[in-house]
Amino acid sequence: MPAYETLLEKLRASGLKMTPQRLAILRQLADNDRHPTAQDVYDGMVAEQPTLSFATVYNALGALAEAGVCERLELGGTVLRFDPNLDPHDHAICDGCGSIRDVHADDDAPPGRAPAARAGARERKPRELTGFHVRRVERIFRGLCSACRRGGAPHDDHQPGR
Amino acid sequence: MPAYETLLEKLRASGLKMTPQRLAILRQLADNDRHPTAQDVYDGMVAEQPTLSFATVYNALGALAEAGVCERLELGGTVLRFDPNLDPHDHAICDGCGSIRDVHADDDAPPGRAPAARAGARERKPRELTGFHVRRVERIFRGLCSACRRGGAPHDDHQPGR
DNA sequence: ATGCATGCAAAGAGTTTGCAGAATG
DNA sequence: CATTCTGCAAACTCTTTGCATGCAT
Repeated sequence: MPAYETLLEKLRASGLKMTPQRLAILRQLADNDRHPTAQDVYDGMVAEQPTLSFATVYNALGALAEAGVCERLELGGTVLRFDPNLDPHDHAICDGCGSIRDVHADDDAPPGRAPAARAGARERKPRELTGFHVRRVERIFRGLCSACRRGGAPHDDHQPGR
Repeated sequence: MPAYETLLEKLRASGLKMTPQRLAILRQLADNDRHPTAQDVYDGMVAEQPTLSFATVYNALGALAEAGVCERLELGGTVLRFDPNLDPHDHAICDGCGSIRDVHADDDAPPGRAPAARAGARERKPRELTGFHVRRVERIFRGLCSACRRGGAPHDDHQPGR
């Protein structure tokens, strides 16, 4: 989970301009494992910057993703989410409350996640992928988090299923 | 890739009502590995049923998915896609042309090795998933299909990237 | 200076809903 | 016959763009 300084470093290296808005976005993203939507980020900033425009946040997040400062996630639904954590990892999404959790396959899992993507970690490539150049592998675990499994009542730790 | 009869059987078993519209939807879905959007299905039907409403198709597809006749896919982008193939399988999506291909992990699984990603077939569970009840695992391979890799020009076999 | 970024507003795209009439089991 | 479904239209949500002004480099 990158700290503010790390993100700032990446922004600097990216060639994008350093504006107060963007720095504030980095602050929102730093150490944030909640996979915020553009709206979430905006909400977190608007108090400090009352003149802030949503479109600015939206566009800036897109630019940051493009520049490799954060990742743009499309985990289903119509909402984009942004993740400062660029390490390859998977996501566990709760059908009950919509919370999203990072899952690091390497943590304890055998082979590898990305057939071609990861350096040495080669997993056999399915025949159907012959000729297909894999750049990235996403994996999504869908199910119920422990809280939703117990009580019927979803907990709202993260972004609820709206 | 289920045939029409198979789908019809499932529809019958589901308790949903059998309407001409729904049967036509099943016909669109049968033996279809193109992961059509609601719009695609509608387009394929409207010639035969000129009075057809898009909302009907949209709602019906949702109902069918709910009933377990087909699967509702959210593979990124804002569009929903529907897949009659309920066998657990992954998807390879081309960044160039947007085509979506089914990938069966078992296809070529190494002889001696434990088949990694079979349906429920478990693979060692990452620590972070402790307490999380996994119901489904989606995997998406993103990259370039052979056609897009060669020519810069995307081929339009499936639904292009618009 | 020069070009990229912001802010505002409005347009797009896709999804979802309400309701009256129609068809199914 | 009671439900459930259809068709039409409109509402919603989230994303994206145009353009004039302002700021970072």
